[in-house]
Amino acid sequence: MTVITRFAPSPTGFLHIGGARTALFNWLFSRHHGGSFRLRIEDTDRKRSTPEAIDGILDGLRWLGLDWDGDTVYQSANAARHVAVVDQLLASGNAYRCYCTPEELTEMRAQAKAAGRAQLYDRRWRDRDPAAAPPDIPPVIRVKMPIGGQTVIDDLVQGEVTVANDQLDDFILLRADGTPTYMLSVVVDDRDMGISHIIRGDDHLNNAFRQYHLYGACGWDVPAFAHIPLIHGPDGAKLSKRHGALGVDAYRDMGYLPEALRNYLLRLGWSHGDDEIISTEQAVAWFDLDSVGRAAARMDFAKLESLNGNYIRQSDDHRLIDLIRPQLEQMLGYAIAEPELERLDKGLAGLKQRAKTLPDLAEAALIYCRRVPLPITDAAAKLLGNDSVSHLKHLATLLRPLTMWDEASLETRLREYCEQSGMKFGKIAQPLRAALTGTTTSPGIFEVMTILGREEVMRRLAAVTGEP
RNA sequence: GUCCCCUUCGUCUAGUGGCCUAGGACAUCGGCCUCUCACGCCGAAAACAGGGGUUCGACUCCCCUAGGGGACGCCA
Repeated sequence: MTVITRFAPSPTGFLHIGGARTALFNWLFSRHHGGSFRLRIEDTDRKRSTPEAIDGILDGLRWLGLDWDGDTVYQSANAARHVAVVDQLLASGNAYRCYCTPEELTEMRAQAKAAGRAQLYDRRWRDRDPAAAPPDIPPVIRVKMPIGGQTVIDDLVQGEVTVANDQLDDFILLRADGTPTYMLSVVVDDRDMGISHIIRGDDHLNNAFRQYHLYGACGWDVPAFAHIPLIHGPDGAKLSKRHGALGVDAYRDMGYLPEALRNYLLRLGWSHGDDEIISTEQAVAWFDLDSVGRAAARMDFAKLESLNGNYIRQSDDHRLIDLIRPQLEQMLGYAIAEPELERLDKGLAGLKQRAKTLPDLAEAALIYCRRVPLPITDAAAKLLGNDSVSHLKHLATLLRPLTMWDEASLETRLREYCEQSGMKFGKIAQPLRAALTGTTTSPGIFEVMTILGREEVMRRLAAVTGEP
């Protein structure tokens, strides 16, 4: 059997984190089985769908590296086909016209609620004589659902789920204005696209029962269902803007790498023993629906950060430089020149050990790009008292004539100096760091000195000591 | 309210009746390393929602309760 999955977002907003995970699972499942992964934009709600949202979703998927097969399907383009299916259903007696007004339905629901019953359509037009149709009310078309009995769906994630058929009402296929509803469109499109496995959020679990019977009414095979749990905010409540229902573009802007987000999302609900850092290749090889959990998971930024730090450390230096460059130049207020770029090149390996996000990295990279006089942080300024400055003056004269300017030679010379003046090494390393970087944290001081180079070190020391 | 789903450390999870003295990861707290901060390493604290069954034996199976979530639109 050829596996064909799909991601079917409605373009009423950005691609949020939950949608991204649904897309990831669909993508992984199809890739694992050598099948295809399709994208369908559910834009039948013409009022709320926007081109901006469509772009946002497409960009988000591309950034995450979730490539889809074939053309993007726009559901709105299939409206005629959806209507045609309803004509068939009408002809085969599986659907009927209902002349209830919205007001009548509201009233019906209110009564059901008051009586403690399920708020369902009571099928009052199902067997009514069409001749009784009021001439002034345009009808909606409803599908006939089975009466009595129960329906069982063997969900690939949730297991066997059973629902009594009296919980399933005759839902609307075509609105009074003749446009198809979501419930109709998904079924027809999934069928037409040959979708074999429908993997989606479990907020659709109830819908699956209705759709199941619509497939039957059309005489079609029912695809496999897999309803994955939703993602909640850190507090366990529904994800809101406040805590993570952000577009994936927001995660990109916060400095997360797409592979880190992918890894994080994968582990939210899916597991492979004790494995935590899972490459995309491994994920494709390992992914299955059996290992998807049934409980909702909470968003945990700390873990995402940790994962991100991991991937940053593994990343290629040049890729990272490209990624942080815009922010770096913005903080600097000028374009990075050749010597600075060279230093970044040499220094990135040391910098990336210390960063969890791209902004962290950009911030840390500042030390190699600033020009004298360096801005000195308050904490660094405290390390530059009179005592320290006089030591730094000595150091400048000691270091200037060094024949070899490498980590080993610098270390030897500095340690000697400390011994002679009876100081602990930290006593001189920290002021030196403050003078050379303007901050109190940086990679190893000898690494910084070699990357900066003799001239720049002298320049920065002079700027602090006031010596020429 | 009705229906459906869920419930292992703070969080993500391993666990599919005996391997569990419940494992890993993140976070937390100690310590080591050390020129700072990270990284790395070592260690600690931390959970089977509650109650009934079934069984020689339940985290694992069944039932009930509680809690959480979702769905009940001429939205998708």
